[in-house]
Amino acid sequence: MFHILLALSGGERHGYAIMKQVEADSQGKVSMGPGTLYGSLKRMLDAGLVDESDKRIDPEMDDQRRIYYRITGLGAQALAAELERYRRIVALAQQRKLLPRGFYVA
Amino acid sequence: MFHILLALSGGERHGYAIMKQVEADSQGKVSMGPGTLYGSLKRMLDAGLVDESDKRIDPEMDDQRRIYYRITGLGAQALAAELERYRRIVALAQQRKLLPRGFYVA
DNA sequence: CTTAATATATCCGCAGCGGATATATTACTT
DNA sequence: AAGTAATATATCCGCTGCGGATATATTAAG
Repeated sequence: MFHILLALSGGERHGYAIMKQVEADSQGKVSMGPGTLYGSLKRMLDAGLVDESDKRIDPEMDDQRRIYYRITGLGAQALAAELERYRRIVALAQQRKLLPRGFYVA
Repeated sequence: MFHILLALSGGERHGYAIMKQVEADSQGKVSMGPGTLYGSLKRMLDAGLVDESDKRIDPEMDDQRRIYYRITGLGAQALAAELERYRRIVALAQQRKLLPRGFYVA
């Protein structure tokens, strides 16, 4: 669910594109099969984390079977909360020297 | 499992102490009940991620029922891999402006 | 023209989580 | 001294969500 939300944070995407995005986001480490994807999407639709989008990008060229999904406000909130949880864990791990600290100078 | 590994990364701990550590590490957001804890520990022992420790810290004062758990090399590897996965996700989220970028100057 | 990639969908096993419950000990309070 | 709360380990079991298998059709490529 988290990976789907992350994939959708960059804009609307249809199922197959979400799969590819998840794989790209994780450097191929997370490969999401159709079972996980469409099962999760169904649950997420019910939970109001994502919406089906009406608009079809380029209806001529587009595969008509495509169903585009969009992250909702609630979905964005859930994603932000989860990302913050991740951030805290990374910060904690850096404090404990379990992860090297990144350098960034503005 | 991840939270247990993280809790044990600071040194050996008995079950109840792990629960408390997990709660502390997550600012009370993750509360791990005995079902999750001891069930996970059993699986992790089987998987070789943790070991039971023989030594009892302060045998006089100590509750004799206490069983101390220690992270193994394999467990440390799994934790490191998972933390690295987290770090990458946080970095990605920062690139996409989903998370504010932290400042750190050496 | 045929093969691979794209695209959506369902089914079902099952691992792992999580609340409930049990039980005993230790520490604290009055 | 008694009683209450916190400490400590353990098992049971329901159920959610993941994940491989399978199915099917379309589009792109060579």
